[in-house]
Amino acid sequence: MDGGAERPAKARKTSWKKDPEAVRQNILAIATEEFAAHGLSGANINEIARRTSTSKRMIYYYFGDKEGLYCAVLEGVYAFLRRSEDLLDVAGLDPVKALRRLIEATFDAHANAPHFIRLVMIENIHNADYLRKSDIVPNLNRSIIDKLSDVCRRGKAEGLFRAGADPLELHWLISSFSFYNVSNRATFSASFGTSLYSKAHQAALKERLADMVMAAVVIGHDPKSWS
Amino acid sequence: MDGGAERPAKARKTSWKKDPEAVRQNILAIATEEFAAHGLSGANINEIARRTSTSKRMIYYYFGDKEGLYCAVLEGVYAFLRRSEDLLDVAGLDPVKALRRLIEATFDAHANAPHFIRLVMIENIHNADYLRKSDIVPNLNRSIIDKLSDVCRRGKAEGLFRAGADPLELHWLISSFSFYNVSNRATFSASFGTSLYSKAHQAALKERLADMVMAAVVIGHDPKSWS
DNA sequence: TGACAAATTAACCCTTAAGTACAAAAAAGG
DNA sequence: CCTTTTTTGTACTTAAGGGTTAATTTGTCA
Repeated sequence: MDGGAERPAKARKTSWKKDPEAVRQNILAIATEEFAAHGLSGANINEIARRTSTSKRMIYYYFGDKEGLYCAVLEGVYAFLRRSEDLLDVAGLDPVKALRRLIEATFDAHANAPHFIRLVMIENIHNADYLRKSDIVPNLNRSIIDKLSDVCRRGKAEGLFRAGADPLELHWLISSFSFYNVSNRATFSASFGTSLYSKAHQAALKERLADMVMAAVVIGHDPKSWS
Repeated sequence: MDGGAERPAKARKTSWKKDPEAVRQNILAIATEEFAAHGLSGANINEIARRTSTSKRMIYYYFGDKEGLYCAVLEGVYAFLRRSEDLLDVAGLDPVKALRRLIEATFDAHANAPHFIRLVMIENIHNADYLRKSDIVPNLNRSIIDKLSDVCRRGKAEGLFRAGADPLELHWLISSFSFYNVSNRATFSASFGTSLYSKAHQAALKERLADMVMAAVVIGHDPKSWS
């Protein structure tokens, strides 16, 4: 094309190390950012490749195609959140303190995992099609439910919790505001201003939400933060 | 290209009516479905055109480009939700009943506006860029806040509500679970099953959530649904 | 009644971006 | 050394899809 005759072998990178795992991780890290930022169809493989320290060719070598890469990213962020949940130990606390701790930890975990939040949003746009395909997912959310179940059981046994407190429902509830707090920040701020998202207000909000759940679950709980 | 010689004028639709408003509405309705289903980058103009009773060219004629169409869709669904909020009148109810009514109506409104939910999710993925560009948005969420403010004011004046109850925070809270209930249904179901989404369970959930908010706001409220 | 703007039709163009082909060479391990 | 795996590099193909050009009809108003 350029010249006609066979051109001499181009100068190649003459030295490098074999490190498949590092290359994979590098691709995954960049891809996580790009998919979280732009969604599945919005993300661009060429752009992801450009930002990695490797090439587009390697992305296909390791992940097959765009969807394969997306699935790997999705599993990665779920695993990340799970690890942060596993670190939490409330078995030694009395039920009331344990519940509060679980609520606040969940709130914080969501606030500190914006990539997770965005990818779950994106996955919901796709009706969880890729999540359902994944074989590792069902077990990923096990631990938080187990912890809540244990706390509820103990709380009821000691006559501290209301009979209506259900672990799955509680998890749904705690997730709802923890998730929404991050997921809808942009539109909420656009409509109502950013006052709720100052550091101070977020801390106060967390207290109030915890108090509210406690008041619903714990018999005779006094929600100081609402007075 | 095909043949070489100038081909005779193709047969055109020889008769049609001028009806700009109907064409616009037809495009908007289909585009709302497509954007809600696939997102901004995921939606396909050709597919939208195919499903309308008009042509792709008309989409560009009326909306300029893909983003223009998306913005029109976004404003449409916000306006739709606003209308449903405006229909709600709680001025005649006592503060306690009024608050409960507002909570349940918001929960129902979200459950019945899946397109709105999905488009807000999509807009959050885009950091509310298009919402912020819109000039009609700031006023769109006014009415629900006004209603909550009025109820809070009356509740406190009558000594029924706690001093800490804040209208904006309450709106955030009520929105959070009402929104999450729809937005994250797919991933939540994939992880934990669909039990929370049966008709019966949804009704019970609504009661419990309302009770929980009431217990946080109304002094001495007894949350029967948690017992 | 004929000019003229608005509305509509039909066919097309061109960029973007996913994915492939091809070719080769260094690394690592036995 | 010989083989397999990993990496490099570039050019290419191809389909999808956003956007355009241009002609034609409708309706309105001098």
